[in-house]
Amino acid sequence: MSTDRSRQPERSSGSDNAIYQAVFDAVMAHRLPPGTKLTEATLGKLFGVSRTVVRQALQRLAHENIIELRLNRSAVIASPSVQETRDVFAARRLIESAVIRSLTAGLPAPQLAELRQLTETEKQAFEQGDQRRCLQLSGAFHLRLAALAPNQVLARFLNELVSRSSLMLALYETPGTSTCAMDDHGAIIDLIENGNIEAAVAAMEQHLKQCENQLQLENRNKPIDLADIFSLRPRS
Amino acid sequence: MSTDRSRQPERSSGSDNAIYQAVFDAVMAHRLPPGTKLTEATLGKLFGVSRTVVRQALQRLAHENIIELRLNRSAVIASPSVQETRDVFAARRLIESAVIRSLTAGLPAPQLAELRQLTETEKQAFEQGDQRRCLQLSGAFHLRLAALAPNQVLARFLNELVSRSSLMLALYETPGTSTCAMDDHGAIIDLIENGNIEAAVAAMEQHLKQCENQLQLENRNKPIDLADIFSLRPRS
DNA sequence: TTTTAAAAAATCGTATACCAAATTATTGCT
DNA sequence: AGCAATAATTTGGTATACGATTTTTTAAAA
Repeated sequence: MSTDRSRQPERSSGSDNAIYQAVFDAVMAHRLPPGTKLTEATLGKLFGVSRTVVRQALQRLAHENIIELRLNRSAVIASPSVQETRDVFAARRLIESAVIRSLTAGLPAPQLAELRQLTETEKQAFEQGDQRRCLQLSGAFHLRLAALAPNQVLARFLNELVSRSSLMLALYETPGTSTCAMDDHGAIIDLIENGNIEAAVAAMEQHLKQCENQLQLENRNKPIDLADIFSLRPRS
Repeated sequence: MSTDRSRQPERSSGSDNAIYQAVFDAVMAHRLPPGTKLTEATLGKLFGVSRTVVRQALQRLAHENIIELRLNRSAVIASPSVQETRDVFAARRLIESAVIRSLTAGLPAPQLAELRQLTETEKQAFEQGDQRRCLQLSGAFHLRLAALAPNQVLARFLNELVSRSSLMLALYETPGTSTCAMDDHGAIIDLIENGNIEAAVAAMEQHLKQCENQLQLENRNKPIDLADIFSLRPRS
């Protein structure tokens, strides 16, 4: 199962959805690294559709800042700057805190179970060492939680923020570090279930701060430093 | 001057921008009421471009919930539901509060002057009875303030929220009521300039609550009464 | 070898054309 | 006249075509 996006009708025609989903999922799973070129004709051939349809999908992806559209040049997977990364995580803290705070009435049992199920599957993926799936499921947890809150506008915003976060993880994550602390999600659900809303908010904020801190955002001017990647220093 | 959007590159190709801007501005100024049909061919002729380009603009507008795209039927200016309206205003309170709170360093003099200029022009428009321009400038104030804050992600979100708000005002505003209290904006700037951030936040939240309360959101099931709209039209 | 310039290829932007679906108008029947 | 069925028009979805721009290749000169 891919990150659930079907609940959001959003677009009238559904043909471009396949391409959109494919690129989206690939980005979420870090199979398409930032900077990768997405040629319209190539995508069209791969999916058996014309460039017109490809273009629609690309437009949507660009609007959500997942890809970058450059004039007369091929689209590329976005390479968010350090500043953008900070902004996105700040926005996530703001929105996800508000999401939890809006759950004063608590959550119905089936939804609670659904969230627990997600964390459970996530834990399994972690133990199996499937980092891609782990990341994907982590995003799904945040999205599902927001979708269960009353304010759907915030949920939609978070959609974009989560996918951008995935991109940022791909760009700035420290190579050796494992994924986010697994039980953070479980702990947050516990707090929500016990009605300890403010504690849940605090836990969420700390969780997000921790995710951001795991990124290498210091000492980086350019979105990506090639010399660093190849472990080379420019020789004179 | 239209609502400033040029600072936000956002889109690569610039051809559809004209059409996008025109619709956006018209919505902001209540010249295009909710439910208005936007025929592709018509727009294409008006702007001297082909349907391909019109389509791109419409897609963008739809993604920002300014228009609604229905399968095999003409696009229409969106008619937000009561729930959507509540959600949007709640989101605005959340985001605009955060925007102000992020201005701990204060605002440079020229930017401060720019904001004052906006409120001044707004006051003039009010005294001239130009309600459309008044509304447009009010939106511009909120957008400009957000654009001056460090977090550009929040600024972009607010872009969408403000234009949707304009739509909601068109749908739900009580007929006789005048526009939002004019000096709210000026007062907020004063508080920011004096470094009284938390007071400014409180003022903004109250301002937005007041705007929302001016709407007739009770006792309304349907988003819009079409007969009401068309009765104003002398046409056949 | 490196640099520069021109030619070739690839790729994007836009217009046009055609098909499918839906709405509107028309016709025929009761 | 009122209603139902059908024809005509409108509108949207997709594909293809062509000119414009950019990137890459090739070739020549320093």
